[in-house]
Amino acid sequence: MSKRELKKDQLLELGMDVMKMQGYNGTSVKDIVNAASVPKGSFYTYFDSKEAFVVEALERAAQEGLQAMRSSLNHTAEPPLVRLTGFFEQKANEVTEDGFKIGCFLGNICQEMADSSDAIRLKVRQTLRNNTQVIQDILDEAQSLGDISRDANTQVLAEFIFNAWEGALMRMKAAKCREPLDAFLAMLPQLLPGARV
Amino acid sequence: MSKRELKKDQLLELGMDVMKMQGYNGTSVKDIVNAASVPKGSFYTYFDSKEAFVVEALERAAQEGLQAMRSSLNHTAEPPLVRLTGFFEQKANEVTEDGFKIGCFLGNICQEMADSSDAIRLKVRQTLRNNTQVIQDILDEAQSLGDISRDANTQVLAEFIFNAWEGALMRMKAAKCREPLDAFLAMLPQLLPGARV
DNA sequence: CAAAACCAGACGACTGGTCATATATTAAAG
DNA sequence: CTTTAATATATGACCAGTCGTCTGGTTTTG
Repeated sequence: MSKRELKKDQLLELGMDVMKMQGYNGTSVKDIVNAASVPKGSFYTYFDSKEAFVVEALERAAQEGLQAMRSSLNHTAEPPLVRLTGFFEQKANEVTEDGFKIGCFLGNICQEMADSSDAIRLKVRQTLRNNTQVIQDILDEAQSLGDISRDANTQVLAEFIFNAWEGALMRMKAAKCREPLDAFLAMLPQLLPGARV
Repeated sequence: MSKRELKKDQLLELGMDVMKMQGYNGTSVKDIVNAASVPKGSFYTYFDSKEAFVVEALERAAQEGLQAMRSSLNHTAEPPLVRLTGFFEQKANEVTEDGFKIGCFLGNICQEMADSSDAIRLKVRQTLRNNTQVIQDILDEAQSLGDISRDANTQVLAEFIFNAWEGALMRMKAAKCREPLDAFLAMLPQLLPGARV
């Protein structure tokens, strides 16, 4: 990776960290370049605009998130539903580490910007779709093994589960405690019709 | 209601409409006063700050929301679980009327500002609690009638349902379709353990 | 006519974005 | 190898405009 690509990567990673906490409109281009110790004028050699920056940042976060999700969900010998619940339990531990501050970058940006910027909205939508698909894949696997009812609509189920998770993350930010996540984890088994985990 | 109180009310109502779509940081004090046709200089005779404005706006929206919720949930002769599902169906129709733009004001502000402002966070938290309590009340009623299992933890269940609904609203904003809400509505009956609706 | 309410305009700080200049890189010429 | 010229990249000062907030003269009110 070239020096320039490295700088751009730092800009994305460190700038995103700031934006996770302060939101899109609450984070200035100056905040971003300061976080990465890059001169202000250089920002626009890496990105066409602040909007283009956040789209790339979302893409980056999405790739990392998908990879973590897939590896957590697919690389163990356990039954699919055990892996699914395990994934959310692990994720719950992760997101509560930083004092309940961030929740989900995707969700934060979605709520703030989906109405204002189509470019951002479309990237968010695509990412949410990809994440949901991973959950659906594992539900399909569980269904083919007979671990959940044949009648279950795995697409609807996957979307519901993922959205419920996002809702729990949002509430966690307001409540500043993991109770919402625990409520989600407590209800998860019941969502899997006919589950025999 | 005095002329002044009327103006303040317009400021809250019309300013909130703008903020619903553009977010907190995306909405300037100028936007707010313009929406209500109030001179800019007057804003600070009504509110100590922009932050104080949004806290009052949240309070106002919360009161309206709670009232609508209670009347929809309590003022019919139907069984409690029918009223609960009916409430969400009705709400789903309402929020899809405006081209999937707003979702939930509370949720939007929560994601954007919970980390940045404690005053806003606490008001959001209190409002979410109140809303959850209304759902729990009706679940308790259903439980006492034997409509859902005695074993169900209605507090956890109510929180889960409400958060899942918020998550569905959030996703609706990104997807610009009511599919997330329909997935929620489709799964809702299954959440009510032992329901015989 | 004093007190309170009102509000135009201004405050300094900051916004996203641009651009002339400075620095770095490359290539050709000696 | 230098030296130099040409090209590409980097950057801090700067732009016009907006931000939330405040002041101080004007109008309204009791």
